[in-house]
Amino acid sequence: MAAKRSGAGSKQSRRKTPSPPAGPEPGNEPALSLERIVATAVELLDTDGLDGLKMRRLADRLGAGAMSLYWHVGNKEQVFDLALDSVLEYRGPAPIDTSKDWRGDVVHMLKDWRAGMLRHPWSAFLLPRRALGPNILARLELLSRTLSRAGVADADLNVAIWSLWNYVIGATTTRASFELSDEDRAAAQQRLASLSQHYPTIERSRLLLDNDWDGAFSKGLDFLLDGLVPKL
Amino acid sequence: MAAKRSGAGSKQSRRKTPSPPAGPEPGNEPALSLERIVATAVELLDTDGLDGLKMRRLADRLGAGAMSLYWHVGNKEQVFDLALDSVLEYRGPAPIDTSKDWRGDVVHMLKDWRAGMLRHPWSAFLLPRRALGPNILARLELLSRTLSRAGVADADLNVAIWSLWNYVIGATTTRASFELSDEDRAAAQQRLASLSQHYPTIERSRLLLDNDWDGAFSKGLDFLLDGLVPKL
DNA sequence: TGATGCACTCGTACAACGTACGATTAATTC
DNA sequence: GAATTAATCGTACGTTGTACGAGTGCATCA
Repeated sequence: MAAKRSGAGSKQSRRKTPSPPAGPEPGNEPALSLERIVATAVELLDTDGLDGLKMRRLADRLGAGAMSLYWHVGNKEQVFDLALDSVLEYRGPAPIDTSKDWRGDVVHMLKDWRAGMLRHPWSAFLLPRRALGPNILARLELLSRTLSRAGVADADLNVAIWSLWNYVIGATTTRASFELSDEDRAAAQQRLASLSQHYPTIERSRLLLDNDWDGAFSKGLDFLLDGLVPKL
Repeated sequence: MAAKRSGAGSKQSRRKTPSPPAGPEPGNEPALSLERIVATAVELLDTDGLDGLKMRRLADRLGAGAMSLYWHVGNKEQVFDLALDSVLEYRGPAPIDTSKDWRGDVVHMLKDWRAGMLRHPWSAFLLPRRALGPNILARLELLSRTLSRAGVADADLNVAIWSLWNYVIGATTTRASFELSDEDRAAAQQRLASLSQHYPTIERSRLLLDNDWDGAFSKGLDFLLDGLVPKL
């Protein structure tokens, strides 16, 4: 019974030459690998959504048989985990760790986080329900360090971090769920308009129809930071 | 071709007597109805989670054939929508609409909202990705009215509402996803502890191990409200 | 040289799922 | 009684994740 290799390493093969083994397709497909699987899964998720990712379809796109994937990953859940983490990498402007503008740094990282997830809307729904991967932990670590440097008391640090986390998660999933194809958009607006009508205050403020999402995110974030760090 | 009745009404049958039609079970099961279906679906979701709800199992619990459900609901998605909305009803302390303590009212409603969702953790994951139902809209309307009465400027109202929404959604889904059976808890703690170790600031603040969720929710909410309504 | 084992691929098969279809039965209305 | 309607449900189909085990080519060692 093959022990698979779903253990930990997830490294490439130890073959001398990673040259294509000249399969049925004469030198066409570039050989299966964890990296290719994850990258293709992300593509598929982007185009077809969370429900659009099927193991067979993923394998097709890779020019492989469905069961070949299972040599590289343990199961479908793991594909989700890997795809999610791959989308959350942060290449921030953090070479200088002694930046003066801590607030700017925080806002930059959080906006980048949100933007990345909105580029891959499925990730917004995935993040809150899967275990934390390395890339998101790295972001939390950065956030921790920055806030700590900014003078947030240790006793308030966790509350501050979770508050910002909550805000970003909530804002992103909500935005992502309002995202629709252009055809559906009209119908959805229609539905919301007719719903609003039974809720006068909502209707007056056009809560459900306003779509300056980016502006609302920024302003709310400012309010939250005001509350979290009132000293400055 | 039966037109079904998935149209709108979702009312009970127009039969004279809703007496059990004396099916195979001699007067045992109390007859199918939308209400029973939704209530049983909630039970099933509570015990078996989002993935545990299957049409066949739901029908079994109701003492009915699987396909009988489809007379009352259009499809499984609709079952989710109905179960979700049924869990979000708010019976607030709002007979007096001229309460002096607007901040207390807001906090009460939001805490009740969160508590309700945590009693049914699946609802936390469902809410952000389904269309808004009547009960959640009613909560938003109440929130709107209260904040407006509290003196939040119309221009800031939507930002304030969405900020609170984001905060509650984020806090609740996060908390719900950390919820685990007691057996898994030890393993998860272990995993988090060993993960933390590569992230020094996170480790120092015990971000992932601290579990005073309720306290963190309250404090963060206070900070947010401080930011949103600095006047008072 | 041949034999052995490892890294990897994939065809087949199965159980579980949502639900289309149409037969069936019981109540209501003419 | 005949026709209509409301409701139930057995059967069947297509789709999914994945268990199982056979197959293939390479590297190593005898």
